[in-house]
Amino acid sequence: MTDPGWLDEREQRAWRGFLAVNAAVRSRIARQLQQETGLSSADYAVLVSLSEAPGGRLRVFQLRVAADWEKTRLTHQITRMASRGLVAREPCPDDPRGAFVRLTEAGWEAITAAAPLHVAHVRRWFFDALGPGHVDTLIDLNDTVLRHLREADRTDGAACPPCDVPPSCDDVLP
Amino acid sequence: MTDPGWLDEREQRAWRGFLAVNAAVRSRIARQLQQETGLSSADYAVLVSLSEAPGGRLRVFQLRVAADWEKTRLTHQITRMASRGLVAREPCPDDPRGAFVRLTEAGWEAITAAAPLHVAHVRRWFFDALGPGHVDTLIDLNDTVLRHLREADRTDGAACPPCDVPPSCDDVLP
DNA sequence: TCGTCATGGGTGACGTGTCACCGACACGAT
DNA sequence: ATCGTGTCGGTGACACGTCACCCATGACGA
Repeated sequence: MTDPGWLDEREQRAWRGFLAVNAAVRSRIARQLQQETGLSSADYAVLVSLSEAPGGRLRVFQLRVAADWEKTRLTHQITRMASRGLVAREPCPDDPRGAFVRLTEAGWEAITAAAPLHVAHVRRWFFDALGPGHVDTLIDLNDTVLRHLREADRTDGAACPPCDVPPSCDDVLP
Repeated sequence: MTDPGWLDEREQRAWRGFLAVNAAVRSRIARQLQQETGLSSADYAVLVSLSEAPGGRLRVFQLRVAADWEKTRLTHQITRMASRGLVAREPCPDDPRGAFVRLTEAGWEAITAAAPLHVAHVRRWFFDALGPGHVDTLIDLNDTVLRHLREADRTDGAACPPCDVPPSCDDVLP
Protein backbone atom coordinates (compact mmCIF):
# COMPACT_ATOMS: atom_id res chain seq x y z
CA MET A 1 0.00 0.00 0.00
CA THR A 2 1.13 3.55 -0.51
CA ASP A 3 1.69 6.03 2.26
CA PRO A 4 -1.44 5.72 4.37
CA GLY A 5 -0.90 9.27 5.61
CA TRP A 6 -1.84 10.71 2.29
CA LEU A 7 -4.08 10.07 -0.70
CA ASP A 8 -2.51 9.09 -4.00
CA GLU A 9 -3.64 10.39 -7.35
CA ARG A 10 -6.34 7.80 -7.90
CA GLU A 11 -7.67 8.09 -4.41
CA GLN A 12 -7.85 11.86 -4.71
CA ARG A 13 -9.85 11.59 -7.90
CA ALA A 14 -12.16 8.99 -6.41
CA TRP A 15 -12.77 10.94 -3.23
CA ARG A 16 -13.22 14.36 -4.73
CA GLY A 17 -15.41 12.97 -7.46
CA PHE A 18 -17.46 11.16 -4.86
CA LEU A 19 -18.14 14.47 -3.13
CA ALA A 20 -18.58 16.48 -6.30
CA VAL A 21 -21.04 14.11 -7.93
CA ASN A 22 -23.21 13.91 -4.86
CA ALA A 23 -23.24 17.62 -4.29
CA ALA A 24 -24.01 18.35 -7.92
CA VAL A 25 -26.78 15.82 -8.30
CA ARG A 26 -28.40 16.59 -4.99
CA SER A 27 -28.33 20.33 -5.45
CA ARG A 28 -29.90 20.12 -8.89
CA ILE A 29 -32.67 17.86 -7.73
CA ALA A 30 -33.27 19.84 -4.56
CA ARG A 31 -33.52 23.11 -6.43
CA GLN A 32 -35.98 21.83 -8.98
CA LEU A 33 -38.09 20.07 -6.39
CA GLN A 34 -38.18 23.21 -4.27
CA GLN A 35 -39.28 25.35 -7.17
CA GLU A 36 -41.92 22.98 -8.41
CA THR A 37 -43.43 21.81 -5.15
CA GLY A 38 -42.14 24.03 -2.36
CA LEU A 39 -40.64 20.98 -0.68
CA SER A 40 -37.04 20.74 0.42
CA SER A 41 -35.15 17.47 0.20
CA ALA A 42 -35.55 17.07 3.92
CA ASP A 43 -39.29 17.57 3.64
CA TYR A 44 -39.41 15.04 0.87
CA ALA A 45 -37.43 12.45 2.81
CA VAL A 46 -39.73 12.72 5.80
CA LEU A 47 -42.83 12.52 3.65
CA VAL A 48 -41.53 9.45 1.84
CA SER A 49 -40.72 7.64 5.07
CA LEU A 50 -44.12 8.42 6.52
CA SER A 51 -45.95 7.51 3.33
CA GLU A 52 -44.29 4.09 3.36
CA ALA A 53 -45.24 3.43 6.97
CA PRO A 54 -48.49 1.69 7.86
CA GLY A 55 -51.15 4.33 8.39
CA GLY A 56 -48.75 7.08 7.33
CA ARG A 57 -47.63 7.20 10.92
CA LEU A 58 -44.34 6.56 12.73
CA ARG A 59 -42.79 7.03 16.10
CA VAL A 60 -40.26 9.85 16.06
CA PHE A 61 -37.38 7.52 16.79
CA GLN A 62 -38.41 5.22 13.96
CA LEU A 63 -38.30 8.14 11.59
CA ARG A 64 -34.94 9.03 13.05
CA VAL A 65 -33.56 5.57 12.35
CA ALA A 66 -35.09 5.45 8.88
CA ALA A 67 -33.52 8.71 7.84
CA ASP A 68 -30.35 8.30 9.93
CA TRP A 69 -30.74 11.84 11.19
CA GLU A 70 -29.78 13.44 14.43
CA LYS A 71 -32.50 13.70 16.97
CA THR A 72 -32.61 17.47 17.13
CA ARG A 73 -32.61 17.91 13.42
CA LEU A 74 -35.66 15.71 13.16
CA THR A 75 -37.41 17.53 15.98
CA HIS A 76 -36.91 20.88 14.27
CA GLN A 77 -37.90 19.46 10.91
CA ILE A 78 -41.12 18.02 12.31
CA THR A 79 -41.90 21.29 14.05
CA ARG A 80 -41.52 23.22 10.82
CA MET A 81 -43.47 20.71 8.79
CA ALA A 82 -46.21 20.64 11.39
CA SER A 83 -46.47 24.41 11.27
CA ARG A 84 -47.01 24.11 7.53
CA GLY A 85 -49.65 21.46 8.02
CA LEU A 86 -47.78 18.64 6.30
CA VAL A 87 -47.57 16.42 9.36
CA ALA A 88 -49.10 16.32 12.81
CA ARG A 89 -47.80 15.17 16.16
CA GLU A 90 -49.82 12.68 18.14
CA PRO A 91 -49.31 11.41 21.66
CA CYS A 92 -48.37 7.77 22.06
CA PRO A 93 -50.72 5.82 24.35
CA ASP A 94 -48.23 3.03 25.03
CA ASP A 95 -45.29 5.19 25.96
CA PRO A 96 -46.19 8.38 27.79
CA ARG A 97 -42.96 10.06 26.77
CA GLY A 98 -43.17 9.00 23.13
CA ALA A 99 -44.83 10.68 20.18
CA PHE A 100 -46.15 9.79 16.76
CA VAL A 101 -45.81 11.79 13.60
CA ARG A 102 -48.63 11.39 11.15
CA LEU A 103 -49.04 12.48 7.57
CA THR A 104 -51.90 14.93 7.21
CA GLU A 105 -54.18 15.14 4.23
CA ALA A 106 -52.07 17.99 2.89
CA GLY A 107 -49.00 15.86 3.45
CA TRP A 108 -50.45 13.05 1.38
CA GLU A 109 -51.30 15.44 -1.39
CA ALA A 110 -47.85 16.98 -1.29
CA ILE A 111 -45.97 13.70 -1.49
CA THR A 112 -48.32 12.33 -4.13
CA ALA A 113 -47.78 15.36 -6.31
CA ALA A 114 -44.04 15.56 -5.70
CA ALA A 115 -43.04 11.92 -6.12
CA PRO A 116 -43.33 11.65 -9.91
CA LEU A 117 -41.51 14.94 -10.37
CA HIS A 118 -38.78 13.82 -8.03
CA VAL A 119 -38.40 10.52 -9.82
CA ALA A 120 -38.12 12.34 -13.11
CA HIS A 121 -35.32 14.49 -11.74
CA VAL A 122 -33.45 11.54 -10.31
CA ARG A 123 -33.73 9.83 -13.64
CA ARG A 124 -32.68 12.85 -15.57
CA TRP A 125 -29.69 13.89 -13.48
CA PHE A 126 -28.55 10.49 -12.36
CA PHE A 127 -29.80 7.34 -14.03
CA ASP A 128 -29.78 8.77 -17.51
CA ALA A 129 -26.03 9.01 -17.18
CA LEU A 130 -25.62 5.44 -15.96
CA GLY A 131 -25.57 2.22 -17.88
CA PRO A 132 -27.26 -0.84 -16.37
CA GLY A 133 -23.89 -2.16 -15.28
CA HIS A 134 -23.24 1.00 -13.33
CA VAL A 135 -26.34 0.49 -11.25
CA ASP A 136 -25.20 -2.92 -10.05
CA THR A 137 -21.68 -1.78 -9.27
CA LEU A 138 -23.11 1.18 -7.39
CA ILE A 139 -25.34 -1.06 -5.33
CA ASP A 140 -22.36 -3.22 -4.52
CA LEU A 141 -20.23 -0.24 -3.61
CA ASN A 142 -22.92 1.25 -1.40
CA ASP A 143 -23.51 -1.97 0.45
CA THR A 144 -19.82 -2.47 0.97
CA VAL A 145 -19.29 0.95 2.50
CA LEU A 146 -22.44 0.84 4.61
CA ARG A 147 -21.54 -2.58 5.95
CA HIS A 148 -18.12 -1.27 6.84
CA LEU A 149 -19.56 1.77 8.59
CA ARG A 150 -21.97 -0.30 10.63
CA GLU A 151 -19.21 -2.64 11.65
CA ALA A 152 -16.95 0.22 12.63
CA ASP A 153 -19.75 1.73 14.68
CA ARG A 154 -20.25 -1.56 16.46
CA THR A 155 -16.64 -2.15 17.32
CA ASP A 156 -16.29 1.45 18.44
CA GLY A 157 -18.82 0.68 21.11
CA ALA A 158 -21.28 2.93 19.34
CA ALA A 159 -19.10 5.88 20.14
CA CYS A 160 -19.40 7.78 16.90
CA PRO A 161 -22.74 7.32 15.22
CA PRO A 162 -25.58 9.78 15.66
CA CYS A 163 -25.95 9.78 19.38
CA ASP A 164 -26.60 12.45 21.87
CA VAL A 165 -23.37 12.59 23.76
CA PRO A 166 -20.53 13.87 21.63
CA PRO A 167 -18.47 10.95 20.33
CA SER A 168 -15.56 10.19 22.58
CA CYS A 169 -12.38 11.16 20.86
CA ASP A 170 -10.35 8.16 21.94
CA ASP A 171 -11.29 6.31 18.78
CA VAL A 172 -8.69 8.14 16.74
CA LEU A 173 -6.00 6.31 18.64
CA PRO A 174 -7.18 2.76 18.85
CA MET B 1 -36.64 -0.04 -20.15
CA THR B 2 -39.08 -0.21 -17.28
CA ASP B 3 -41.62 2.45 -16.52
CA PRO B 4 -39.60 5.66 -16.62
CA GLY B 5 -42.13 7.30 -14.32
CA TRP B 6 -40.98 5.26 -11.39
CA LEU B 7 -37.87 3.63 -9.97
CA ASP B 8 -37.64 -0.13 -9.94
CA GLU B 9 -36.24 -2.15 -7.07
CA ARG B 10 -32.63 -1.97 -8.17
CA GLU B 11 -32.78 1.71 -8.94
CA GLN B 12 -34.31 2.42 -5.57
CA ARG B 13 -31.52 0.59 -3.82
CA ALA B 14 -28.87 2.30 -5.90
CA TRP B 15 -30.31 5.77 -5.38
CA ARG B 16 -31.07 5.52 -1.69
CA GLY B 17 -27.73 3.89 -1.04
CA PHE B 18 -26.04 6.63 -3.00
CA LEU B 19 -27.57 9.22 -0.71
CA ALA B 20 -27.14 7.22 2.47
CA VAL B 21 -23.49 6.43 1.93
CA ASN B 22 -22.60 10.00 1.17
CA ALA B 23 -24.49 11.40 4.09
CA ALA B 24 -23.05 8.86 6.48
CA VAL B 25 -19.45 9.22 5.37
CA ARG B 26 -19.54 12.98 5.16
CA SER B 27 -21.22 13.46 8.51
CA ARG B 28 -18.74 11.23 10.29
CA ILE B 29 -15.76 12.96 8.77
CA ALA B 30 -17.21 16.41 9.31
CA ARG B 31 -17.95 15.73 12.94
CA GLN B 32 -14.52 14.40 13.72
CA LEU B 33 -12.78 17.18 11.84
CA GLN B 34 -14.86 19.77 13.62
CA GLN B 35 -14.04 18.35 17.01
CA GLU B 36 -10.35 17.96 16.38
CA THR B 37 -9.62 21.15 14.50
CA GLY B 38 -12.61 23.46 14.81
CA LEU B 39 -12.94 23.44 11.02
CA SER B 40 -16.14 22.64 9.19
CA SER B 41 -16.09 20.77 5.90
CA ALA B 42 -16.75 24.04 4.12
CA ASP B 43 -13.81 25.66 5.88
CA TYR B 44 -11.64 22.74 4.94
CA ALA B 45 -12.66 22.84 1.28
CA VAL B 46 -11.85 26.52 1.00
CA LEU B 47 -8.52 26.10 2.75
CA VAL B 48 -7.57 23.21 0.47
CA SER B 49 -8.40 25.14 -2.68
CA LEU B 50 -6.42 28.14 -1.52
CA SER B 51 -3.48 26.06 -0.37
CA GLU B 52 -3.25 24.49 -3.82
CA ALA B 53 -3.29 27.85 -5.59
CA PRO B 54 -0.07 29.70 -6.38
CA GLY B 55 0.69 32.02 -3.50
CA GLY B 56 -2.23 30.68 -1.51
CA ARG B 57 -4.36 33.22 -3.27
CA LEU B 58 -7.35 33.09 -5.62
CA ARG B 59 -9.90 35.36 -7.15
CA VAL B 60 -13.29 34.82 -5.54
CA PHE B 61 -14.82 33.56 -8.76
CA GLN B 62 -11.99 31.05 -9.21
CA LEU B 63 -12.71 29.69 -5.78
CA ARG B 64 -16.34 29.58 -6.72
CA VAL B 65 -15.63 27.51 -9.80
CA ALA B 66 -13.22 25.24 -7.96
CA ALA B 67 -15.72 24.41 -5.27
CA ASP B 68 -18.80 24.61 -7.50
CA TRP B 69 -20.54 26.71 -4.92
CA GLU B 70 -23.10 29.42 -5.25
CA LYS B 71 -21.80 32.93 -5.18
CA THR B 72 -23.54 34.00 -2.02
CA ARG B 73 -22.57 30.94 -0.10
CA LEU B 74 -18.94 31.62 -0.84
CA THR B 75 -19.25 35.27 0.09
CA HIS B 76 -20.68 34.39 3.48
CA GLN B 77 -18.14 31.64 4.00
CA ILE B 78 -15.27 33.99 3.24
CA THR B 79 -16.70 36.62 5.54
CA ARG B 80 -16.92 34.15 8.39
CA MET B 81 -13.48 32.74 7.76
CA ALA B 82 -12.01 36.22 7.50
CA SER B 83 -13.55 37.14 10.83
CA ARG B 84 -11.77 34.13 12.31
CA GLY B 85 -8.51 35.15 10.71
CA LEU B 86 -8.16 32.12 8.44
CA VAL B 87 -8.26 34.11 5.19
CA ALA B 88 -8.04 37.74 4.15
CA ARG B 89 -9.64 39.70 1.35
CA GLU B 90 -7.42 41.72 -0.94
CA PRO B 91 -8.34 44.17 -3.66
CA CYS B 92 -7.51 43.21 -7.20
CA PRO B 93 -5.37 45.75 -9.07
CA ASP B 94 -6.31 44.49 -12.53
CA ASP B 95 -10.05 44.48 -12.02
CA PRO B 96 -11.33 47.23 -9.73
CA ARG B 97 -14.47 45.32 -8.94
CA GLY B 98 -12.70 42.03 -8.28
CA ALA B 99 -11.21 40.67 -5.09
CA PHE B 100 -8.65 38.15 -4.00
CA VAL B 101 -8.88 35.78 -1.09
CA ARG B 102 -5.58 34.91 0.51
CA LEU B 103 -4.63 32.31 3.07
CA THR B 104 -3.31 33.94 6.24
CA GLU B 105 -0.59 32.52 8.41
CA ALA B 106 -3.25 31.09 10.70
CA GLY B 107 -4.97 29.63 7.67
CA TRP B 108 -1.78 27.85 6.61
CA GLU B 109 -1.33 26.47 10.07
CA ALA B 110 -4.93 25.32 10.22
CA ILE B 111 -4.86 23.47 6.93
CA THR B 112 -1.44 22.00 7.63
CA ALA B 113 -2.62 20.63 10.93
CA ALA B 114 -5.98 19.46 9.64
CA ALA B 115 -4.95 17.74 6.41
CA PRO B 116 -3.38 14.59 7.86
CA LEU B 117 -6.28 14.15 10.25
CA HIS B 118 -8.75 14.58 7.45
CA VAL B 119 -6.91 12.08 5.27
CA ALA B 120 -6.96 9.61 8.11
CA HIS B 121 -10.71 9.99 8.44
CA VAL B 122 -11.31 9.61 4.74
CA ARG B 123 -9.22 6.50 4.77
CA ARG B 124 -10.89 5.09 7.79
CA TRP B 125 -14.50 5.72 6.84
CA PHE B 126 -14.20 5.32 3.12
CA PHE B 127 -11.16 3.72 1.55
CA ASP B 128 -10.73 1.11 4.23
CA ALA B 129 -14.06 -0.30 3.08
CA LEU B 130 -13.12 -0.35 -0.58
CA GLY B 131 -11.06 -2.83 -2.50
CA PRO B 132 -8.68 -1.53 -5.16
CA GLY B 133 -11.15 -2.42 -7.87
CA HIS B 134 -13.78 -0.28 -6.22
CA VAL B 135 -11.65 2.81 -6.54
CA ASP B 136 -11.40 2.49 -10.28
CA THR B 137 -15.07 1.76 -10.78
CA LEU B 138 -15.89 4.73 -8.59
CA ILE B 139 -13.68 7.01 -10.65
CA ASP B 140 -15.37 5.76 -13.77
CA LEU B 141 -18.81 6.25 -12.31
CA ASN B 142 -18.02 9.75 -11.09
CA ASP B 143 -16.62 10.83 -14.42
CA THR B 144 -19.60 9.40 -16.24
CA VAL B 145 -22.12 11.29 -14.15
CA LEU B 146 -20.15 14.52 -14.13
CA ARG B 147 -19.72 14.41 -17.89
CA HIS B 148 -23.44 13.87 -18.25
CA LEU B 149 -24.23 16.77 -15.96
CA ARG B 150 -21.92 19.14 -17.79
CA GLU B 151 -23.41 18.14 -21.09
CA ALA B 152 -26.94 18.63 -19.80
CA ASP B 153 -25.97 22.04 -18.48
CA ARG B 154 -24.58 22.99 -21.87
CA THR B 155 -27.57 21.91 -23.89
CA ASP B 156 -29.86 23.62 -21.41
CA GLY B 157 -28.21 26.86 -22.33
CA ALA B 158 -26.58 26.99 -18.92
CA ALA B 159 -29.96 27.39 -17.37
CA CYS B 160 -29.51 25.23 -14.31
CA PRO B 161 -25.99 25.24 -12.97
CA PRO B 162 -24.98 27.47 -10.10
CA CYS B 163 -25.82 30.84 -11.51
CA ASP B 164 -27.35 33.90 -10.06
CA VAL B 165 -30.68 33.99 -11.77
CA PRO B 166 -32.92 31.20 -10.63
CA PRO B 167 -32.90 28.41 -13.20
CA SER B 168 -35.62 28.90 -15.75
CA CYS B 169 -38.24 26.25 -15.25
CA ASP B 170 -38.81 25.56 -18.93
CA ASP B 171 -36.17 22.86 -18.86
CA VAL B 172 -38.53 20.34 -17.39
CA LEU B 173 -40.47 20.39 -20.61
CA PRO B 174 -37.86 20.46 -23.34
C1' DT C 1 -24.21 60.05 -24.87
C1' DC C 2 -27.32 57.39 -23.05
C1' DG C 3 -29.68 53.12 -22.15
C1' DT C 4 -28.90 48.18 -21.62
C1' DC C 5 -26.85 44.12 -20.53
C1' DA C 6 -23.17 41.07 -18.57
C1' DT C 7 -19.88 40.34 -14.93
C1' DG C 8 -17.69 40.40 -10.22
C1' DG C 9 -18.97 40.84 -5.77
C1' DG C 10 -21.78 41.94 -1.60
C1' DT C 11 -26.00 42.39 1.92
C1' DG C 12 -29.96 41.08 4.79
C1' DA C 13 -33.63 38.06 5.81
C1' DC C 14 -35.02 33.68 6.47
C1' DG C 15 -35.02 28.57 6.46
C1' DT C 16 -32.07 24.72 7.93
C1' DG C 17 -28.65 21.95 10.86
C1' DT C 18 -25.89 21.38 15.12
C1' DC C 19 -24.55 21.89 19.85
C1' DA C 20 -25.41 22.10 24.68
C1' DC C 21 -28.74 21.41 27.60
C1' DC C 22 -33.33 20.26 29.75
C1' DG C 23 -37.62 17.50 31.28
C1' DA C 24 -40.25 13.29 31.81
C1' DC C 25 -40.20 8.50 32.49
C1' DA C 26 -38.41 3.66 33.47
C1' DC C 27 -35.35 0.51 35.76
C1' DG C 28 -31.83 -1.46 38.51
C1' DA C 29 -28.54 -1.16 42.34
C1' DT C 30 -27.50 0.44 46.78
C1' DA D 1 -36.16 5.51 49.30
C1' DT D 2 -32.96 7.59 46.12
C1' DC D 3 -29.42 7.66 43.04
C1' DG D 4 -27.47 6.93 38.89
C1' DT D 5 -28.24 5.71 34.03
C1' DG D 6 -30.58 5.05 29.68
C1' DT D 7 -34.34 6.27 26.55
C1' DC D 8 -37.71 9.36 24.24
C1' DG D 9 -38.34 13.80 23.00
C1' DG D 10 -37.84 18.93 23.09
C1' DT D 11 -35.73 24.01 23.39
C1' DG D 12 -32.78 27.94 22.34
C1' DA D 13 -28.70 29.83 20.54
C1' DC D 14 -25.82 29.98 16.91
C1' DA D 15 -23.57 28.70 12.47
C1' DC D 16 -24.54 27.61 7.76
C1' DG D 17 -26.94 27.93 3.06
C1' DT D 18 -30.28 30.13 -0.08
C1' DC D 19 -33.14 33.65 -1.99
C1' DA D 20 -34.10 38.19 -3.49
C1' DC D 21 -31.95 42.10 -4.23
C1' DC D 22 -28.32 45.72 -4.56
C1' DC D 23 -23.94 48.26 -6.11
C1' DA D 24 -20.01 49.06 -9.19
C1' DT D 25 -17.66 48.43 -13.45
C1' DG D 26 -17.22 47.80 -18.26
C1' DA D 27 -18.66 46.59 -23.20
C1' DC D 28 -21.68 47.77 -26.84
C1' DG D 29 -25.05 49.53 -29.73
C1' DA D 30 -28.74 53.17 -30.77
